[in-house]
Parts: sequence; C-alpha cells; structure tokens
Amino acid sequence: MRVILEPSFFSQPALAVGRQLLGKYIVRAERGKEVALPITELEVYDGFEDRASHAFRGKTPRNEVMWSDAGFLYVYFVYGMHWMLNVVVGKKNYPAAILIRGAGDISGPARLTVKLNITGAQSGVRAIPANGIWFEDRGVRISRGHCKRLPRVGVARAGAEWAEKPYRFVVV
DNA sequence: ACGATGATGAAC
DNA sequence: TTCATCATCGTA
Repeated sequence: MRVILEPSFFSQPALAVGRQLLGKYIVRAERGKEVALPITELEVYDGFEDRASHAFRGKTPRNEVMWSDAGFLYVYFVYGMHWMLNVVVGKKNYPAAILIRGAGDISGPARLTVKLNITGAQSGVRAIPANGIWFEDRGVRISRGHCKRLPRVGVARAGAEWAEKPYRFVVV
C-alpha cells in the first residue's frame, strides 16, 4: 500500500495532522535514488497564539510560507548550521506547521535534513513527487499505546504555558 | 558544559 | 547598525 498524502490530509487541524503523521513515510527522490523513512517524532506549531511558533511574531520573509497552503514545506536555517524541515498544515492563512524531528533510525531534526539532503531550496515547495519530496501512507498504524505526547524541545523562552503543551509526538 | 557559526528580528 | 537569540549537534 502506497498512498501519497494530499493537501486534504494536511489541511486538517494541526494537532490532528500531528497525531496521524506518525508512521507515515517521508520520501525523498534524487538522481533516481529514493529514500523512504517512517516518521517517528514531530512537533506541532499551531497558530499565531502559539508563543513557541515562528508565526507568533507575525509574518516575515522567512516564515510567510506558514500562511500558505497545507502541504507546502517550510525549511529554515538555525544555529548557523542546521536546516529544519516543516510541513505546513491547517487552513490557508492560518499559520501552522509540523517540524519533523525524526524518521527511520534518524533522531534529530538537523540530522534528518542532512540525511535527506534538504536545505532552504525546498522551502516554499509543495510536497509532491514532481519536487522530489513527498509523504506517503504505507499502511503503518501507530496504536495509542505506541504514541507518546511530550513537551516540545528548545522552546522554554515561549513561557511555561506554551512550552509545556504536549505538542511533541513520538513513536515509542 | 560549551563552542560552532550565521541568519533573524527587535532595538537603538 | 548592533545585539541577543536561536524549533541543534558534536565534542568534552
């Protein structure tokens, strides 16, 4: 079973997408080679009220893709050396995105972008096969007991209320 | 525990 | 134009 995830999947409410995206595959195709990894860890950033989200400070050249259509990629550079891969979710003009933190045996968002050769060149791009990167349902089902919800990483400055929300989803 | 390493956004 | 910060990682 290989079903490509469409905008109708990503345009659901952000937390619903987060829960369902665990176990889905991220697929990267370049130069005839295909890498497909099941998503094991992610974080949801949900709306302009989320103080941990880049969208909280308003639309800027870097984050404006968060306001665009569900299924687009938001890739940004941080700490002077790391690329972070997000997929835009929710309704158009509602800024929400999901940070992919781990897939397959890769643990950590920066390592994942190195493995999949993803950089700012992919920011603002639709996640579709024609662009060499997309998401698939391959029939993996993550049961309730194998899904753990935890606080997000590295967002303490957002304040306790938002830093403590269980917006990180992990396959255990 | 800390340095790498540079873009970003807010303040001046 | 300066400055602190940053959705991290490798080395110690």
